[in-house]
Amino acid sequence: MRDQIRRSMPLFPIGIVTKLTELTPRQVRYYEQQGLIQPARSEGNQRLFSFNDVDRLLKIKSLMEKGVNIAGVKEVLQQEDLQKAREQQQLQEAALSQPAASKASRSPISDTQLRRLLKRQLSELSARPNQSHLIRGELSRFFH
DNA sequence: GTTCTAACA
DNA sequence: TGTTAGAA
Repeated sequence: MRDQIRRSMPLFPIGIVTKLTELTPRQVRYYEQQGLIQPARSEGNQRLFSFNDVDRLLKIKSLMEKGVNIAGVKEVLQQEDLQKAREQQQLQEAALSQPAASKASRSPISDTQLRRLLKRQLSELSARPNQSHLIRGELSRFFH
């Protein structure tokens, strides 16, 4: 989960983001006003976007291009956030249910539990297809 | 040179 | 959503 903290690191200004996403500064700022993204701020009050923010903006763009309005995008993203939270909670619980000895070893959770979790998450993924996965994969090249 | 906020012939 | 004005 150390990857998450890196992806949420405030890195680039709006100029970079607009080139990365093909969105106008106006759009990016507007989406923030609508609560779709929450970029950090520098000392000079300038927005600093993380990889997650860019990822999110690409998702927003993708939905908008499909004809989804702000309200719709809001719902999709909110529902997705809730889903992420659940998945996280499940992983936490799975980790806590393991003996301390196992945690220190290479296998944090048992194979059966791991299979169960993966199976569940795969079904959830297929039930909610995301075109943005491709775009996100492309973008990750810049940061890895 | 960039980005920010606010406002609109 | 585009664009512009004035400030940081």
